[in-house]
Amino acid sequence: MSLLYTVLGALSSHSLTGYELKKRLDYSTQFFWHAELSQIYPTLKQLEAQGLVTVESIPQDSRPDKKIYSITQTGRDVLITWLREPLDEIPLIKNPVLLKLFFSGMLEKEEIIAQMRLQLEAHRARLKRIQLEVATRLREAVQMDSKDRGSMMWELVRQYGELQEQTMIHWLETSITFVEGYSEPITQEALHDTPKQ
Amino acid sequence: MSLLYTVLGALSSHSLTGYELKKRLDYSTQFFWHAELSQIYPTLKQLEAQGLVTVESIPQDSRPDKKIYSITQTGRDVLITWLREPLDEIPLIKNPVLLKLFFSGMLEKEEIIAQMRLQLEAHRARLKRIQLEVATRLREAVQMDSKDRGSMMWELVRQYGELQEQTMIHWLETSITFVEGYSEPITQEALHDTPKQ
DNA sequence: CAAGGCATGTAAATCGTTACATGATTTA
DNA sequence: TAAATCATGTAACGATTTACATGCCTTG
Repeated sequence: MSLLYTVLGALSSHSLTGYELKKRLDYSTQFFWHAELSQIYPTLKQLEAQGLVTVESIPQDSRPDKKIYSITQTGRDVLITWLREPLDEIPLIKNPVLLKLFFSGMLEKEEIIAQMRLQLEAHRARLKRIQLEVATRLREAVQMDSKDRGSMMWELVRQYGELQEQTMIHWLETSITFVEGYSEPITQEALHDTPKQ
Repeated sequence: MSLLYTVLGALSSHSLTGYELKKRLDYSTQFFWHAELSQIYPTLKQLEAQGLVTVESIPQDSRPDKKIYSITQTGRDVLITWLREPLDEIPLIKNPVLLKLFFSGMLEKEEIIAQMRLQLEAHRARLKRIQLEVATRLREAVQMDSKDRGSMMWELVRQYGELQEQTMIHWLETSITFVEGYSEPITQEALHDTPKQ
């Protein structure tokens, strides 16, 4: 359902091809939405059939035609109607990493710590990338679009992404220390544990 | 894919019926995994067919038989193999609320603030609920299971949920203040805006 | 010369939600 | 007396991922 609106939202500021749209999602909405090309192309077709977007085909040699999609006024109306639906509920999120850690009590202490360290490194790298994006893309955006509400929301949500990474990093650091210092009694699970490979 | 492991993980500490399992997920893994009964029942059947769990039917009057599922040694092995797969990647998360806020630049300032306030209230309520859960369920768990690694991970991940809520609340508060104080130029989007209903 | 980027898509499989079906017991 | 809880499930639909298909151009 939301991919329809994601696409409309992306097209609301610029006309784009499916390919370009995918790249935009990959950096702009990476923290809260993503989609594969194999899902984006059919979605664009569907939106066109419903009259929410229009296409213009640009012939290219030695490549499939470029198909540039633009939002229609009807598309804009549908998008705005969605934006106005009240945000009175907390969305249910899925995070397989937390799921795994949650059940990791049956592993050896050292294995748990190793897993957490792997995540910690990945998140530290991501935080760096986000903070670089501030310096580059945002500076561009501010200069180009001056300061409309669109880039304001862009920046606010990006800041949330940064906060979230910092929270995760802090939690992992604290948790690693905690698990390291944890002296463990023998548990029922341990008795049933398969031996370490 | 992950629901299989979620179910195995839940059964790794207690034998449960599908119905009980659902209730457990609803409070214990609410921050990072959830599933409907209509998905849980077939999953249990599938796990049984694969020999990862066993069933025992308890006849009841005036109700469908209670079917208590228990994990097998093979099931435990499969679970542990999954737990050991390295957590070297950051999972891609979907959050339709952030998605909506991200595209909300085309709404009136007051509408954006109203949306954020709705979320803020929902998250404040949830934080309260989590903090109460500490006082109740966790105290129980600590007394019952003493302090094995299982309940340690339980508590660590719950703490992350709390941190995450606090981060979200802080971000919403700051963002509301920011948007309130934001003086807005006329934008391209504003020119195409549909009038307020 | 291999890998990745550009550019489109389809098909199959899996995963997840919503609606439907049943029906007694307990709580507000 | 209506709604929630207990207890199982199936069916239809929708969303998402993975694999397949094509083929040139550019960069390392």
